[in-house]
Amino acid sequence: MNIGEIARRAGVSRSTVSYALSGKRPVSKDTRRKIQQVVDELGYRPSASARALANGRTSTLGLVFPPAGNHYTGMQLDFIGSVVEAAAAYDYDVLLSPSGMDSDRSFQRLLGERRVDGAILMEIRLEDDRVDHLAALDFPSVTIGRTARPEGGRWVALDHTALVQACVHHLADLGHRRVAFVNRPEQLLRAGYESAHRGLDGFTKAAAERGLTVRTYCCGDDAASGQSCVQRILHDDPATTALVTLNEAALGGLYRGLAQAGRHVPRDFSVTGVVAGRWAETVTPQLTAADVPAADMGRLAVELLVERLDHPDAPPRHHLLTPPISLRASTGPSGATPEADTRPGTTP
Amino acid sequence: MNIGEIARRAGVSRSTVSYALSGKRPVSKDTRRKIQQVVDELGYRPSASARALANGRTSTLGLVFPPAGNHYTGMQLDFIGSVVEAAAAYDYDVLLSPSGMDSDRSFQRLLGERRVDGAILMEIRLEDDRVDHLAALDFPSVTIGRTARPEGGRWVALDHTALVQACVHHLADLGHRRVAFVNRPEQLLRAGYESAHRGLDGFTKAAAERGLTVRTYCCGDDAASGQSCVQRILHDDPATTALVTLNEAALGGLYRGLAQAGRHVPRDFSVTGVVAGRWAETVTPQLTAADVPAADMGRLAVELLVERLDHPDAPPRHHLLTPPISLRASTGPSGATPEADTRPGTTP
DNA sequence: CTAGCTTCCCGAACCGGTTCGACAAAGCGA
DNA sequence: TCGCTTTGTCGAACCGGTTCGGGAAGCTAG
Repeated sequence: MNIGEIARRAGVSRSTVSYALSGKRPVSKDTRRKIQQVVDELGYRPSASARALANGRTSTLGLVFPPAGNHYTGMQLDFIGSVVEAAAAYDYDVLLSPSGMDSDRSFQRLLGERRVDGAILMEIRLEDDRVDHLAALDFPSVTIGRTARPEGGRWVALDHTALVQACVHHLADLGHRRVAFVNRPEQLLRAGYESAHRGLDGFTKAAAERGLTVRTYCCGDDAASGQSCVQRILHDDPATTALVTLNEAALGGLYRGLAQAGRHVPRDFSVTGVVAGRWAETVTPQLTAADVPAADMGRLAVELLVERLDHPDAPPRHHLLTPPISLRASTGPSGATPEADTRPGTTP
Repeated sequence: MNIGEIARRAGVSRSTVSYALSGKRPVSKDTRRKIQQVVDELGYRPSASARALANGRTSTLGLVFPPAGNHYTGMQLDFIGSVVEAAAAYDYDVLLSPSGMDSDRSFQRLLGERRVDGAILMEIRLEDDRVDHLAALDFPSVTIGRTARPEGGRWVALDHTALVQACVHHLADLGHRRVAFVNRPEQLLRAGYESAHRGLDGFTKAAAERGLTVRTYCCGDDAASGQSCVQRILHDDPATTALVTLNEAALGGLYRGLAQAGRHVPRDFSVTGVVAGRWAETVTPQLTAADVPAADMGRLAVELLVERLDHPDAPPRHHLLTPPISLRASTGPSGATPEADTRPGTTP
């Protein structure tokens, strides 16, 4: 079922079959019809490997995602799904690459062995040697998140600073004066993960602006860590009345910790943060949060990468997203007043 | 940076370089060292496309997963992660393929264009034309879940029938007499999805054995659907005291619906089902459930597939998993008794 | 009738590896 | 010293496509 077989059965040369199928040179109506007939009859499809070898493009995008050691969050799942879908629309496949401890090995596979035409990097750091490496090679890539110096790169990122600031302002507007920040795990913060750092920056900045009394915490990516984190918070300052979190995976644990401490959300304690919308709605009360548009981000990332592949000279673009805070049911005015039960407003 | 370049710089022929690197024929110590030196110096890595073309193997596995339309569940995410990791251990990459409405198109890409050496299929149905198709072609594949006639196939599956039965027995043992079943969406049930069908079978069978009064429901894969599903349950039979669910994504909504109806879990109402452990622990109270070992399943699936690829004649194997129910905090004796608050037991 | 242009197709080279058969040099026993 | 095996390397063919240059046939214009 190779191109030679088709050529023979159609009584033409291999090159004619190739041109007939690709349309890169005109082929007479009759010949084309004959070839198409044989192709349909045998269900012939050109081999991806052979084509990739011949024209130097694999029609595959690499998606470099964090290793399973870090628990995955729902946001990442939505993201992966939308990347695959968007890539399919442009006729690209998606190759998954774990960027584990041994990030070199998988990088070598993707780039060294030329398995992909371009790559999308998730979970990047402010100083990210992978990004530098790709830039040095001029290898087509898009990052989800931005490094400390994102100029000249292609990326789509959340403005974590602004989002967390907005969360803090929202709480301050409701009268909260003692607020905690629940960050990603300490290990990630120390490693320089972008969201953890910029989120923290936004938090301290906004807290200073509003003159709030604050404490910041790192928290493992799971429910148990969230639960114990709340214990720490209430132990350190029992007068705390609200928290802001970036830690989607710990959210359930945070709620449990509060319930266990006898704090009712939102009457006694307000919770908000940056979380994918679909997951913000699974907890009770539903979380007032800046909804991470994971699906949009995946789609945009693919668009940027395809643009780079099709037009290597196009100037790099990027998208800095600042989704609004969706008011749901997890925040309320500080201090238990009778009005605490009337919600300030809700978006459907 | 191709093999010819290496050969020239090392002063040998291309074939010698190939043999030196693959070790498929002996090469003298000196020559090997010289070649290795040049390779290291230039950072040479053989092209995956060329190699794939030459030896007919792509070193890539296809992972056919459900389209984003159906919301992803946490279980699927863990699964994808473990597949990628296990595949890497065997030196395989993983190519994602959405099996959307247009399942033919992506199938054609994977098989027709020979992009992958084998495939893992998720979310299969009792009568699944994709499985039949692959079997007819004798294409190496492993399914997650089993069709109505799984003999002779390679698969790793949960024994949904037994798991749901165990859940029902657990509830019956606690004295519950009126129990509801919350299934996956109706659309999936009608399409013949395996888990939905076998789970339902197990439920009705066990309910009959214990003489329970039951009702079964289909429920969308999101929190809002879960919430309204509980409303339907309590409307249809307000005396219902427990439910069993397969629907991980609706879990948060189920809890919310119960809270809203004033039923306290587990004092007034017990909840259990089949859910990945990590997600069972994010809700409060933590869910007593048969923990889906998603990561193990991914690893096992890869093992089966690699075994098939390495030994085409090996007899097909499979794994039918029946994880035990982890007792957590969401089930309790029926009827509000003082002892309702003392938990029957907990596994760490 | 022939020069000049299209139109349509063919053959050959190439992409970058793998693999097979052959052959020269070296080793060894008779 | 001759014949035989062993060891190490090479050249060529092949995998299945794409692409380029060129040539035959058909048509038009001079």
